[in-house]
Amino acid sequence: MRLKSVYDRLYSEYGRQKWWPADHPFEVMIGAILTQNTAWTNVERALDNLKAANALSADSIINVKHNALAKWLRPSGYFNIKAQRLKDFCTWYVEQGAYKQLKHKHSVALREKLLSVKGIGPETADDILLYAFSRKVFVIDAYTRRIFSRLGKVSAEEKYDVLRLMFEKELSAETVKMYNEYHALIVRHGKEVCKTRPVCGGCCLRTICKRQGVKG
DNA sequence: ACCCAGGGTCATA
DNA sequence: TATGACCATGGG
Repeated sequence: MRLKSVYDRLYSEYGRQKWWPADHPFEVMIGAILTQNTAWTNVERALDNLKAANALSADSIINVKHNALAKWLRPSGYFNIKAQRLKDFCTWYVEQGAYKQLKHKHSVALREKLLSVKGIGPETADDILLYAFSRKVFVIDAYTRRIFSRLGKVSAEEKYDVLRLMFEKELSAETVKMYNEYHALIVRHGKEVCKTRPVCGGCCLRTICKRQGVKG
């Protein structure tokens, strides 16, 4: 089973996903932090609060008081931790010279820089690399583990970078646009039909899925 | 009432 | 290295 053939099936089923929903790269970065273990609909409310307060900028987030920021972030959950993470990230972002400077860095170096910021782990860093900086990095998330372990392609417990490198090696001939679309399709499929609780089966991947009728 | 969501950090063994 | 606790809102 090829990763490209799974992509083709998902694309045929769902079409273009138009990710990441944001007006600017900076909004992608903030959304990537806010969506950690949180439903996107809740993140949208927090982003709307920031926009309504004219506070969706690095300078605003750095200068506003913690309690005010946390209040805007409340719908996205973990609001105290996320307020601190946004402040830490924005401080680093301004120190680094913002998008203008960061965009010149090589992907490997930029990834290491992002990972050095407290509150940014592998998946958030890769969301930012792919969707804010258009780098050819494959994002591994819970849906990726679930879907491809059901297909018999990987172990769901495999380490993040092992999975990422496996995907990037097999998809080395593809484009950034394809990586963008693939991850979005994985999330779409995961949310829509490959959830944890219902039994697996009957979807557009049925003819290559080894776990028809299996839970988990 | 319970489970989960577009994770990550920290303490402990 | 590898578990577990913790963070917290909103929808199903």
